[in-house]
Amino acid sequence: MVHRANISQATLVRLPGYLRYLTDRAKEGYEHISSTVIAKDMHLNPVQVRKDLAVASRVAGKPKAGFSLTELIRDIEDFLGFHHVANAVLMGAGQLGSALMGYEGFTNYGLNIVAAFDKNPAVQGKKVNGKPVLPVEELSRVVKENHVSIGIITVGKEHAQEVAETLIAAGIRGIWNFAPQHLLLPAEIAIKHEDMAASLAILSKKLFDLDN
Amino acid sequence: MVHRANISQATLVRLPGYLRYLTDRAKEGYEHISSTVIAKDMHLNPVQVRKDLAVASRVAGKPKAGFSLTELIRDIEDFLGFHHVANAVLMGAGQLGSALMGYEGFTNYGLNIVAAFDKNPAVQGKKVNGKPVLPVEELSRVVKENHVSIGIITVGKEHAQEVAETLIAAGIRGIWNFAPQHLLLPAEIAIKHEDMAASLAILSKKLFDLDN
DNA sequence: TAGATTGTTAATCGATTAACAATC
DNA sequence: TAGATTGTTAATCGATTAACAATC
Repeated sequence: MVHRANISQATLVRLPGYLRYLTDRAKEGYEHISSTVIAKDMHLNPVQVRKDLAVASRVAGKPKAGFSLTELIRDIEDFLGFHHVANAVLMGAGQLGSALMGYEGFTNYGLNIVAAFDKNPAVQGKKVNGKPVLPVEELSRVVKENHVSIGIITVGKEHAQEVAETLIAAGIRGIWNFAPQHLLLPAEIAIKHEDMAASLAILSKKLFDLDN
Repeated sequence: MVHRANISQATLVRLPGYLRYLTDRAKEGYEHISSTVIAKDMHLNPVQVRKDLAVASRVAGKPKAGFSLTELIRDIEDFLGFHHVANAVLMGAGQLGSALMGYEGFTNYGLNIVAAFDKNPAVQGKKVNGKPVLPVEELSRVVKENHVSIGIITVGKEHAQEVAETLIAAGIRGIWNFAPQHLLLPAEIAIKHEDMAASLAILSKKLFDLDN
């Protein structure tokens, strides 16, 4: 979870990218890195890199040497809340839902999927990728007992709105929607649409720009 | 595929959102909609809505009535290239890869996954969600024969860089990376990282902002 | 007609980039 | 020392929002 307020969305979105890049360099055995090198490898502006890093870390870079990799990685992980676990439930234990239950990134990101919920009795009571699959009747109890703040929606698009309302009724305050479906929700609910169409549009534009 | 050049990334990312919302309203039987209503439901500024729509469509809104839903939907779909199919290959027919092969959104978005590639002989030659799974040896041939421009990476992060290089060697020019791994690539390759960590950070910030 | 809504121009806001003195 | 690199201030760029005449 993010703990400081004064951060632009643009910077926030870039931080996980720095983290992956820096982790890579640390694995290769480097101990320091300069903003100019980061900028070149990530196709960014070096001043932007320094400003972004300064938002997440108070560690000073050393002229000539650059920044300490381990300190930088630690501070960005702290800033992004990777060391502070948040609980989530997942709605819809289909193919995409099952894949997310086993997604190797989430544990690193501080996201813990407590349980999945599915209306199919054949999977209820079973475990998928180590996560229990339960009937929706148990949602409210699980949310309360585990202080779950995030609901992940991986049902078919025709059920997404209904499932979102069920989540809100159960006490969820943040929704991560993987269904290709617009959700009409009250303003006090945080919503992030995992937008495959938008991602594809961005990739297409990059391809187009390379040709023109 | 996107066909016009002068568009900001901010607008581009919002367009698929409009599309989902407008499609919903059309399904409900509406024929016209005003930018003020769109703005309210999507938590945006009405002027921004009008400017965004004007980028994708030349259809004029009518004072008092608003915009024609069917015309708007048609134009945005055209603009985003949903009617112009692009071919892709998918690397790694594991859980996430299999889920993407069956993702209901892609066909609507104009993305056609031609085939998947996996090193596991047990799945080679089989079909997953209707898509053939092949050995990597056939990648170059498939890319050339089908004019494939996009490669989707759903292998484990430790193989992502290597797979990206294989894709580039086969002639791919755009990469959609679902592995939580930084890729070091030449500038002439278009890359879109599907960044779960960034999405989670955005959702966390929204939750945080609601509390403060 | 009266009023809601559009499209556009101007003003504001915020993010990126350039310039540069400080420093290891 | 000389030079690469940092952190910060100022300038630029672009996106968002406000204001408002035109119009159905």
